[in-house]
Formats: sequence, structure tokens, C-alpha cells
Amino acid sequence: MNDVAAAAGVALKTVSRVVNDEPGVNPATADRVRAAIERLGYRRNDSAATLRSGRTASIGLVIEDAADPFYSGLSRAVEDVALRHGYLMFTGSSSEDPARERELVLAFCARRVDGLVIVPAGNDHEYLTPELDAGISAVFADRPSGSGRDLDTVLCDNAGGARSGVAHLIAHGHRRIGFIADAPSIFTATQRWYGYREALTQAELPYDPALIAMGPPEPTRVLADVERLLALPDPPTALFTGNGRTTVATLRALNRPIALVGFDDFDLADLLGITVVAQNPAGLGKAAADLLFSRLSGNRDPAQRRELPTQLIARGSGEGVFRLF
Amino acid sequence: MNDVAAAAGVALKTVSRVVNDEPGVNPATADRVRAAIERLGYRRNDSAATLRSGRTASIGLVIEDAADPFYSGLSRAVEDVALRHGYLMFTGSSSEDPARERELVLAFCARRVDGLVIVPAGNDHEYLTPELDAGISAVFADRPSGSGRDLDTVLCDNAGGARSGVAHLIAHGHRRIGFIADAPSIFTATQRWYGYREALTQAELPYDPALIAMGPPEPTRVLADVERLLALPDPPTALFTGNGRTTVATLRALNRPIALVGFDDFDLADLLGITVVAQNPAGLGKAAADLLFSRLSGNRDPAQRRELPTQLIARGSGEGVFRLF
DNA sequence: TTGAAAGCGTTACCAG
DNA sequence: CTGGTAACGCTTTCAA
Repeated sequence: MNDVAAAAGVALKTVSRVVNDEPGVNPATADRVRAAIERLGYRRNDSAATLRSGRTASIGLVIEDAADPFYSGLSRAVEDVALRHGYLMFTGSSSEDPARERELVLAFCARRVDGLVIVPAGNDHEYLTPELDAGISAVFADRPSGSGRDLDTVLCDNAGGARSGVAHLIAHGHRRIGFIADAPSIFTATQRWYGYREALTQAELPYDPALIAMGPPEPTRVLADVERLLALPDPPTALFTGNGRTTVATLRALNRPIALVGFDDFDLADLLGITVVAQNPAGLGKAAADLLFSRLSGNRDPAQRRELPTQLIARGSGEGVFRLF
Repeated sequence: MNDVAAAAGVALKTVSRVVNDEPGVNPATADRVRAAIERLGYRRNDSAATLRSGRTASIGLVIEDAADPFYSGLSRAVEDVALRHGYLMFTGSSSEDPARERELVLAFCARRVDGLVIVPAGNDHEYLTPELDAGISAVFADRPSGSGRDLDTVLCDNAGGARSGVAHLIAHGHRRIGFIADAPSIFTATQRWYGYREALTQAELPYDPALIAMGPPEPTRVLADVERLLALPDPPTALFTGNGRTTVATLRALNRPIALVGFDDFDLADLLGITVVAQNPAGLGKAAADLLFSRLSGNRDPAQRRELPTQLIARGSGEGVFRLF
């Protein structure tokens, strides 16, 4: 910038004004400066600007896995909002590891991001307190935090969605419905389990623990659980699966038709004729990012918790019409 | 850092040494410094470190769309390599818009990233020259650049993959094979088209332009093209589709069985029984990132171009066994 | 409309 | 092993 100033025959500050589109520069002078910038191939060093001004115009996003379609949809939505605000985005995948989540978040904070969107892998967010005190804003998406300061949170209606999916199966005459989902340690899995039970209660159906299969999302585990459920003396006539990965693993594990509704929509579910309770990953990301940017522009309201609706999409597998076998 | 130094009763420089794990600090002194750091909740400001040292320990990744499974797989692989090296990653989606690609890249450069992995949306990368001169490393992934300096490039074997897929259909007796793909302006589409023609030539089959349908990846366009091909007086008995999105759009457009092989594997292709030529997005990302980090650690060899192999996975649709209809 | 000087928080360099 | 001082490239503040 010094060189540019010298080349253009103006003061450093004037170059700064031109670079930042600040008002109050003679157009002719500005043109001269811009010519010098072009000629010297000058590019502003944002680190220096950050150091002085304290604002980086960047945010950090921590998700579970960038390669998972649900989180990549969320990620793209956050990115779009950020870019519209002129912000850049750091991304990191926690792989469901609280320590890695923490490292990523703190590394982003050391880079002095202005804000964070976090899909919590862990439950404890005390480690955020010093950063929040230092003025960094943060929003939780997809899952809430169990501890630490009360922060903006955007979730989907997990319990309600599961309730509607299970109620749909009940409406089609099913009385024994298997529930296959992630481990209860995962917030969303527990909420959907809760919705499953609510639907049974509303229909005055008994709750049978033998029909519940919650555990890690590995295909082999799901396969074993599907086989266990179907081998019961009084087997389920329908299955409700707790998320996209589980639905797909279940489909791969099945070798004969059975009524099925899955939480999460996924690509090609339409061609396979799978009835799903769809949530909206992009909507979740957009809502979280919008909330973050309202904080960044000064919103000091109490922390809010938003819950996005789900949508039941009937495609056959929940209504006794099977394409897959 | 000043406060920490005061609290620990040492000089600024000593704190810096402790923070950066530099050798030559008395362990007792170091402990005292660390205690002060803990007590004051101090976090190093990376912007200032960057300003002084010139290294940011961060890279930028520009892909076509973070929500696309192919690019999200690539993205996750790049991220893993970066994190293993202690680097953070900026991500941006170009949406196939050269101007947006350029803006993202230059914004990353203004943040003084040490390196870039770029999936080119545009063909002209002259704009990179000043950045490269300034010492930033860059690697192209998935597609090469048409102009600008010769840079490391990682591609998959597009022509060879298409050739093997089409040859597979020919081996199963097909003599008229439709080719549905992205517009010829996309490098990968053109390469695969080339492979398609090679396979015909090798089998001494005629090339019929009426069987070619290249254009934007919109479902409506694909639908129209599928209908056009099937309505030909001498319609194709098989289709070769040029990428994952096109394959899925084609499947949605079909209403009766026809032999089909698609470029790109995708989730659930196994359940749908779709034969594909699989490329490896994670492998592409890893190779590109490895190449970038070898440059960052001083490798000054001439730019290299790597081509990753593809793999034909037969699942039925290419062999006359259909699950979908 | 323009400029000069101070200072952001760190690391580099040289001295002790 | 430890410390002082300069400097990184910019923005802020104040003055002209």
C-alpha cells in the first residue's frame, strides 16, 4: 500500500480510502490510485486490516461430516448467506468427536472469525465462554448444546416429524412398528424416539422395547438389528428408521418387502418409492446463518430457539406399495 | 500477550516462545507463562502472527457446489489432509460461474492463504499470475485450466472411463448407444464424449450424431433429450450417461427398461442396480491436497498432471437385468 | 478532500 | 536462556 501511495503520488491514507471505497476522495485522485494498484498488482492484506480493525469478515462452520448429504446441504446454505454478506467461511468436520469440534472451534477463534455456526458433536460448550466474552457470536444448528451459555439454536421438529411418520404407518393399519435409529446419546435420535412413543400413545398402542433398535450408524449394526426384529416371534409389520443413513442401511439389509417410513429425505428416495419425513437441511443452514448475521449486525435479543417443520412425503413404502422387491 | 508477559513477570518475547513451542525456554519459566495464559484466558491472535510471519496455515478450496455429493466427497478429503498438516480450510462454491470462482480465489488470496485447491469453473486463470508470483501455491482438481501458468493438475481418466463403459455395453450386444451428458463446454463432458467415440471406433461401429445429447444438467433438458432419443426411427438400445446428475435425471425420465451405464457412482446405485463407471472423488481430493502440501513444503519440480483410474461396476442395468421397472 | 502519526498483536533480529 | 526493539501492512484518529 505504501508502494502504491508512492507510485500514485498520494498519502497512504488516500490509498486506504480508495481500496475501502470510503467516501471523500476526488474521482481523479481515485483513478490515479486505481491505476497504480493495477500497475503494481497490489492486493490488500486482510490480515493487517483484521489486526487493526478487529473484523475479519469470515465465519467458521463446524459440521459432523462435509461428505454427508445432509450436512453438505446445510453447509452450502450457510455459505450462500455468508457470501451474500461479503463473508468467507472456514469449514471443518468434527466426525462426531467433541475434542475435534473443540479444536476446530478454537482454531477458528484464533483466526478471529466474527461468528460460528456449530453442529455440536459434544454436549459441553463451556470452552466457548471466553470466546463469547471476547465478542464472537455463535449459533447451534441441528442439535442444541447441553451446557455453557444459552445461545441461539435452530433445530428441526424431530419429535413432531417422527410422530407424524409413525402415525402415518398406524393409519395404514400397522400395530407393531420397529424403530431403528442412532444411539440415544445423539440428541436427534432421542427426540425421534420420543415422537415414536407419542404416536403410539395417541393411538393407544402398547410400547414394546423389543421393537427398539438404537445404536451406531454402521451398516453391520443396522443389518443385525433388522434381522433381530424380523426374527421376533411377533415381528413388526412396519419399520420407522431414524435418519437417512439408517434408512439406506435398512433398505440394504432387507430382503423382502415391509412397510417403511424413514426420517430424512434423500436423493433417489423418489425412484425407490420410499416414504419419508423430510427435513430441510438447506433451510436449517439458512436459518442458522441468518440468525448469526443478525447477531453480527448488533441484535442483542435473548437467545432464541427455532424449530423448523418437517414434511411427510408418501411415495409407496409407507402405504404398502413396493418398488424395491 | 503483553498482559501475559506482565502477569508472568517475563518479556513479551518469552511468552511468544512458549506459545510457539520454540526451544530454549527454561521449563520453570514456561510453566509460569502457561499458568498466566490459563489464568488470563489468553488466545493468540493469528492475524497478527500472519501479518508478521507471512504464513497463515490455511488453504482455500473452490469447488463447483458444496452440496453436490461428488464435490462434497472431494472437499472432505482435502479437509482431512489439511487438518493432518495443521491447516484450516476456507471453502467456496463457484456454481460453475467463472467470475465467482475468481472472486472467491482472490478473496482467499487477500486472506493470505498459503495454498489453493481449485475446481476450475472458468478456463482462463491469468488472474492467478500475480498471486503465484507472490508465492501462493495452487493445484487444479477434476478439470485442467485452459490458460495461465502451468500448474499441478489432478484429473480422473475421463476418456478411458467412458470408453470402458461404452465398450461394456457393446460387449453386451448393443450397437446403437445414446450419449447423454453435460454441455461440451465442460471439460469432463468433452473427454467422456471422446471416450465414447473411441469405444465405437474400436468396435468398428458407426458414430451417429443423432444419438448425442449434450447440454445443461437441468432435468427438463435431460427429459426432453431422452424422449427425443427414444422416439428416433432407429432408437438406441442402450444409454451412456455422462455424470451422476445426468444419470439420475435420465432414470427419472425413463418409463421403460433400457440398458444403461452411467459415469460416476452414486449412493443407492447399488439398490437400483445401476451399472456405473466409478470415479473416486475422495481420491481426487486427497491427491490434489497431497500435491499442494508437497509444494508448500518446498517441492519445486515442474508442474505435474496426474490421472486417476476409474472402475466399472456392473450391477445389472448394463447387462440387461433391471430392478427399476 | 487529503495527510501525518499512532498503534493493532505478533514475530524477527540482534544483544545480553 | 532471556530481553529489547523494530517491523509487518493496515485502519483509526486527528489535523490541515
